[in-house]
Amino acid sequence: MRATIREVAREAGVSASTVSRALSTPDMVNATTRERVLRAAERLGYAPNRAARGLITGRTGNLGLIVPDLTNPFFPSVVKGVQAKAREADYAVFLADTDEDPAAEVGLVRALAKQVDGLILCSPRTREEEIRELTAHTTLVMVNRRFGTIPSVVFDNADGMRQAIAHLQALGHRRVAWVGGPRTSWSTRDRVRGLRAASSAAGMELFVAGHFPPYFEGGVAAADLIIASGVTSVIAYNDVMALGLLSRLRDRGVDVPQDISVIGIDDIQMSAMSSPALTTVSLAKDQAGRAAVDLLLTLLLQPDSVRNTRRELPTQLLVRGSTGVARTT
Amino acid sequence: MRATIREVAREAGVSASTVSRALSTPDMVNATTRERVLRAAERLGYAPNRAARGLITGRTGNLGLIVPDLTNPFFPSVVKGVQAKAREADYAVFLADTDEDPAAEVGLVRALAKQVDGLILCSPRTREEEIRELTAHTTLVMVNRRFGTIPSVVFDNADGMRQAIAHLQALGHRRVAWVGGPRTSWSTRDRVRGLRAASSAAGMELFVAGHFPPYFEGGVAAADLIIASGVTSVIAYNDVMALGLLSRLRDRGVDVPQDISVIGIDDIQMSAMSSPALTTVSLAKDQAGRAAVDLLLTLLLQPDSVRNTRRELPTQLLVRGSTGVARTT
DNA sequence: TCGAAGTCTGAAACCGATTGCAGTCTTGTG
DNA sequence: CACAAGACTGCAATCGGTTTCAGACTTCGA
Repeated sequence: MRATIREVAREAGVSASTVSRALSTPDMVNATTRERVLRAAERLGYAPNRAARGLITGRTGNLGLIVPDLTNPFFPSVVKGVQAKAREADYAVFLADTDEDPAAEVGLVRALAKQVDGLILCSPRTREEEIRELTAHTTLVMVNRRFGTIPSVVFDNADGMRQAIAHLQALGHRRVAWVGGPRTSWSTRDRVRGLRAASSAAGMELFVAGHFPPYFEGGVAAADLIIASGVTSVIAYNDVMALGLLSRLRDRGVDVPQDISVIGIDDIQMSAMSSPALTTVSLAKDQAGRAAVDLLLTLLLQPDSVRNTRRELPTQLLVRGSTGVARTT
Repeated sequence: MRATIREVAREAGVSASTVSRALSTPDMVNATTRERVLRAAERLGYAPNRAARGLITGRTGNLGLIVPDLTNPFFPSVVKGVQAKAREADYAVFLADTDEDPAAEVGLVRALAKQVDGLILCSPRTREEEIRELTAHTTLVMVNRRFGTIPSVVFDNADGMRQAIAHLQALGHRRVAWVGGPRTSWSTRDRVRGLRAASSAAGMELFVAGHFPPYFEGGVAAADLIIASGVTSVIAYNDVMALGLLSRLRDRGVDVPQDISVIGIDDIQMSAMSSPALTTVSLAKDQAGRAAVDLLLTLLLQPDSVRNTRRELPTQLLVRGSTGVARTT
């Protein structure tokens, strides 16, 4: 069906070796023959078989990307960034979704590892020992998590929390609650750490509501604890949960931002259209995706060059309608 | 690094052929040797190299999935369905996002075609001639579009529109507007066709507002036309646009559903949490993904079996807060 | 004019699997 | 006991490229 290198060779009146060279190492072949080969390849619509090439070179030209839940709007943005950057480098992307299941995550890494040159793990939930084990057989890059010497792309959560706290403080808030995400998530730990530092530096009281599923329902579930705690402001692990909070608070008759100010993290599309619009710590999601591919590709070229690299992306508080002056009890 | 078939062969004291057979056609080899081979393979952690296998068998074990915009919550759900079903059949999935660009779509199909056994085009925007050309070289299945004899999975839009119109009619509405999606989208044409039939059957007046980008902003942009048209109800091409409508209507001081009833299509997560919650025609998105894989895999086994197959999934109106009794002017 | 160095090109080995074919070893039957 | 049939297994070719190595042909300096 599709033309092979030998057919091109015959068409151009040269050997297969020459065709191969003309295409992959052009300066090793005479200009006129190269021209002839290229023309023949063009005529036959030739494109090298990647499987065959991969067999001998050991490289596949594919990347793998594993995310916990594509239904969370955070991830599609990252995926788009990865795609775009990968495409520029002529790599194709395998995508897998773990449904927030750490076991599935390990299984998928194992399954994909053989078919890709490298893997990007986005917000992985896998335990540290298992990650260590995986790195032995695979070149990995992580997004939204740091571990050992694995190259990673993370957001500057500490600074994001600082901005959020400064904003709340300026509005007169003295008590803030934290609604955490999955216990297995590195970023929930990193964020609460940053939040602890920022709130104590600002002399604000912090109420940690615990861990909740990173879904709309998780925010809904946390809302009543928040109300009962008596805080005037709350920061949620992500926007989806913050929207859940907003929804339940409204149902309970709690006005936002009159009674309670709400801040999310991620800046997903929908956060701008809720009512009130959600104040949120904006993350450059697609940039994270691009940076991860970048890291991975240089890692593939020079295995030791980016070992231990930790790219940190800035965060930016977006003030919208869900935060306001603290109520004076 | 990874074990090859020959190493397993040596370990088991047999030839490579036997190992191959023990793994892929177990009944062609003696039970005891098979056992010995499997044990050796186990010990060495052997897994066949898919590129090598693909080279000789001509099949890759990969599928490709192309979507217009992963940022639209409709598509992640389809993707999850595809993933899940593909994984069950031990296929890996290449994902590509075209950013709503038909040219990119064709390019991606061409690029992926060589590395997969089959492709799923989800809501493709490509012109018909080009699709025809693509089918010559690739086994395709389409979701959300019908064309020629290409196997496809679509939703029963006509029935969905009928349900929506019946609902509006029951609420006393006499005039309904349609806010269309991209001109290049088959489903926008199919839906408006169904809507025309349903509304004229019900004796309702239909105002077609035209084509808008399938984003939140598209709905925002359409809102003022809707208000000016004087209708009491509107159906949007998808939920994201309906949410945009909701947002702009509120800004303009038009109450939903008091002044205008709004219906979306898709039933994305967020449509349940808007205020008012969005009445919508619910689509089994993940089912569509699974069905597409199903179709593709049988198509690969028996190329002519499902030619011309058109799987049609039911639709279901979900009544929520954005529709109400028509205002009496 | 001859030899050395340099430039291109082709033959053949190889990557890691699958599979047609042939050979060996059982087993069953006359 | 001989022979045919059947059950296993191994050899070797093959998929479509890349790469090493050596040979052919130029070019240049002595």
